[in-house]
Amino acid sequence: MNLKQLSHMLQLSQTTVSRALNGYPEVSEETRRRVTDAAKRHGYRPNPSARRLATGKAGMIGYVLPTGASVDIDPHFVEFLSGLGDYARSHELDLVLSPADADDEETTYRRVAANKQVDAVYISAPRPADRRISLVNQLGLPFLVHGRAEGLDFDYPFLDIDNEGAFHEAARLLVQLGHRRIALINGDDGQTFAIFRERGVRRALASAGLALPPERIRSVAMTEENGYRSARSLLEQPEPPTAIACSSLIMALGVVRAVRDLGLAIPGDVSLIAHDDVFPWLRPEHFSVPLSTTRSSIRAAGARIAERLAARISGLEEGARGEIWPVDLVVRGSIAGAAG
Amino acid sequence: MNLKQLSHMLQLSQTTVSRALNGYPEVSEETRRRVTDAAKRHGYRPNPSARRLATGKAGMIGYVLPTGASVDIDPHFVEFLSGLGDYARSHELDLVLSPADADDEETTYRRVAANKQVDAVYISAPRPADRRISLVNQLGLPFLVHGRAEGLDFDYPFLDIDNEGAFHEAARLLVQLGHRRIALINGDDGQTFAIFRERGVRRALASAGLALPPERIRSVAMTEENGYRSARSLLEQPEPPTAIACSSLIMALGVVRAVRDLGLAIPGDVSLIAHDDVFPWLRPEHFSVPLSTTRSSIRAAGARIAERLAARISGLEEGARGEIWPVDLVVRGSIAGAAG
DNA sequence: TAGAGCTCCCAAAGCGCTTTGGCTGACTGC
DNA sequence: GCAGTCAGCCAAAGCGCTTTGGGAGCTCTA
Repeated sequence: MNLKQLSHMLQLSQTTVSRALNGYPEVSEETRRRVTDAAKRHGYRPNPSARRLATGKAGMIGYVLPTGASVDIDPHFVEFLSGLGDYARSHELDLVLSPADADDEETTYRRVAANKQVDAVYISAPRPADRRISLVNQLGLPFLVHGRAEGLDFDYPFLDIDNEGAFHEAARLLVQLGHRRIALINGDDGQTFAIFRERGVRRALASAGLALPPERIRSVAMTEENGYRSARSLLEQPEPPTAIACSSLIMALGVVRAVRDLGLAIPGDVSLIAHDDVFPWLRPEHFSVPLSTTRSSIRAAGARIAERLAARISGLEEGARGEIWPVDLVVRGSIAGAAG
Repeated sequence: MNLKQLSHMLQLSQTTVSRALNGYPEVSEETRRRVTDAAKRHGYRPNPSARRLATGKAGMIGYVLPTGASVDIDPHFVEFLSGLGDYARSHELDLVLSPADADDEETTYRRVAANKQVDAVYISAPRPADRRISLVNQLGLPFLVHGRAEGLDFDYPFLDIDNEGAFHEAARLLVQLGHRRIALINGDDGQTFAIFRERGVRRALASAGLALPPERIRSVAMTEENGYRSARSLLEQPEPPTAIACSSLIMALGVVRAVRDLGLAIPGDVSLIAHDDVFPWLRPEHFSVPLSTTRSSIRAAGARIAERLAARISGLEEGARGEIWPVDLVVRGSIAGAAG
């Protein structure tokens, strides 16, 4: 059933039927009712390809997915996607993943923009002066950034959590508990979230007159193994930290293993706090010693991003609004006062 | 730059230019060269929306993503996606994720098929007589199943790993090591992979005259917590198992925690073997006791599925070919001979 | 040397929508 | 009673491709 058939059956022009269905005012209410009734009864659905060709609107949102043999997609992605999908579903928005060579995402962004395959894209894991943001901005492709860049000479819409505040609070708590040597096992410091977190810890330490020397920072890809290695190398120093802040739960698994391997105890010898993006399959309260965390649901962020993207597509949201979510500090058994 | 402009500039008809570009034989080699040269020089790329409207081909593959507030996307998905994306990239195939109400995926499949938004879909995590497979088959939407169904009255193309064989081998090894009470912590038994795995274990035990009673089986969603709970309940039985086969690495984390909490040791008191889909961020060799596994890269499966999907789209693959991959058995320190 | 059979190319008709630019008839105000 | 409005509808022109149905010119055969 296409528009032609439907309009013929209703003895109306395609114009009128199209307008009736799309809520244009140039059609009487009675006609509109007749049309919508018939459309529903016959299960008419406009062909999206045709509509897209005519309007240039795709009804899809896009994401450029960096891939490559040695590129690992962040496991957080799946949770983010849950939220995004949950919202998108209610709006019949599909998500297009355009795989890109991780070393040349630009080509893919250009293709996506040129093809007008999607109405908007989101960008995740931004770096300080992220080229992708400048690019999509310049290409005129509507977008939203999950996270923040820094040092760009224009404003842009984003959604981020308060990484600096979260790690500031976490570190402040550790300081209050008497810790003087606090270490940070961070994610890849090319990304702004890691920069903000480090900044937060540093600021908290500074206001207690403490430093965060390079030998107490690790910036690594967030795997269990890297958590283990980082923790070992930290704890085997002559003056090991008495507390560790860690950027992910998965790394925290490795930290716990390292602490145990070294014959140390949490929180007796080492206090541990980690950032929790809230995975259903790995919960901080179920660590052998329940883990204190800074918590922010990445799934909720996904849903919100879908919502704002939908709003931007339909013109309800404009401009460069930045949205920063506070982060919960959840104290559990893995932190204690510093020994001695 | 569109076809009209390009053909005008070349003093050729749109027909000829289109045919030259698409490799049709009705055009002389010299003309073809002129055309392709000009196209490249001016960066001409056919508008996919127009092409789609004209041909009905989308150049995209689809996946219906079940979502909902209480629905968790499997973290394996991200690894699968890495492989899929890596291959798809080389063919400029995009992936469309269509979010669906987890309780009513059918509507979404119908929409996807009716809209012809994608040329083919893949279906994952199939159940025995999976309705989705019958549905897409009946809708005439090309598809490929990742996994297998059972008891369907038609053949269909799929890619699966040898779950039964893998768990048969694992259990057989445990039996050879002298274990008599072997337990299985499985995934959700509504899914065929879990059914096959149970069958494999059962068969191995049977040929040694051993049974796999219900009280030594757990079928649960594959989270760390469920691994913990299952292991505890198994090990606190009057006659606890001396060996456990486990369906995922994430659950194995929980098993390890439970064993430790109970003051037991691996492999001294309990041997443990788990299935490993090969995550970059959680490796069996880095468990506190290196974990024996049945191993099969889900990323490789993703790439292969993309490849076959591409082949089906372009007509290179037809029919209902099923492909079953063998699984590696990797022995590490977590298994030992049965005590006593 | 006429007809058949190629090779190359073209004009035009789709694909199924949206949107532009009317057109008609009824209703208003003066 | 007449110009001016306005609500409500329509025909047709896109959107940018692919594909159908030729058709001109050339070579080959009998």
